[in-house]
Amino acid sequence: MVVRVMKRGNVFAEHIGNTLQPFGLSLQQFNVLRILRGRNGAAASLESITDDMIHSMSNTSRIVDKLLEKGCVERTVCPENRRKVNIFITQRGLKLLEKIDTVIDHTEKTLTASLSKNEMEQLLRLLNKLTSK
Amino acid sequence: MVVRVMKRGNVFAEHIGNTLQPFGLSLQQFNVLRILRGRNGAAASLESITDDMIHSMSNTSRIVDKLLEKGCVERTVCPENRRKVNIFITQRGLKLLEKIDTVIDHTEKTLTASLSKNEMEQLLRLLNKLTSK
DNA sequence: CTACAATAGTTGTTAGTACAATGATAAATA
DNA sequence: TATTTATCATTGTACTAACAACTATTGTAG
Repeated sequence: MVVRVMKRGNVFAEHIGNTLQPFGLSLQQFNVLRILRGRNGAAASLESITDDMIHSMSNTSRIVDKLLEKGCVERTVCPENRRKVNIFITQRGLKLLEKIDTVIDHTEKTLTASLSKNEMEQLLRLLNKLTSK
Repeated sequence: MVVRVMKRGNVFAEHIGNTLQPFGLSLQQFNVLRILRGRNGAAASLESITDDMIHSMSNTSRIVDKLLEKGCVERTVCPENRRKVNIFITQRGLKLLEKIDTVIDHTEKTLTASLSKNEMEQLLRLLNKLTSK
């Protein structure tokens, strides 16, 4: 079963990745952007972003680098604790996400079309029941 | 939901990867070995292996390279069609898999311990219902 | 038979990921 | 206050993966 979940996850990742490609974002860059949007303007440290991801902090750092280059995020040193950095999503980042939202929605619907609403809920419930990280 | 499956798959992959580390196999190398074992001695071309995997053929080729170095597989040119290669698992590869089997079983049980047998079946059924590749 | 296309694998390149080492600041302790 | 320890982040390195270009062999059409 473990193998099945991994395979399915990979297949999904591939499709989502393909959907993102025209927008110049990798799956993980997209994840970070969505996490930042979810903060609604609140400052996000690298650590807090990493908590929501599969990745180690070192790589999150580099993913943020890429998003910086693209002007999708800003990064400033946190004044209260100069070890931390505050990361925000920019207007440009928000705009990009908006554009992506609709196509991603479409991709996700396609990927899950074979399940009824009830089955989707079942599946979610079972996945959530698996012991987390 | 798509995101949940991907995340869960990644968490699983991480755990399985950690389990394999002491044996010097990456997750994908392990996958290839298991596929080869599943052939029960029948010749496997690169293409046929790739079909069972998430990967492109180019990377499968390199994974086989690694397994060759470790003496876990053999690779010969197919005499009927010299474009193809025949890949077999060696005794050494089979022995290694045997050793790994028990610990992997244990890891998988741990990862799925929070689900009842019935729930496991449910989950599998739902995953399989999702449109394949 | 020759030329062109299709098939099966490999290699090159670049981007992404894991893991360890390092740097910089802050907190704790002697 | 000086020293050690802990925290937050970045950088180095080696490995893995994605995508395109290339080689070799086979199939097919003129």
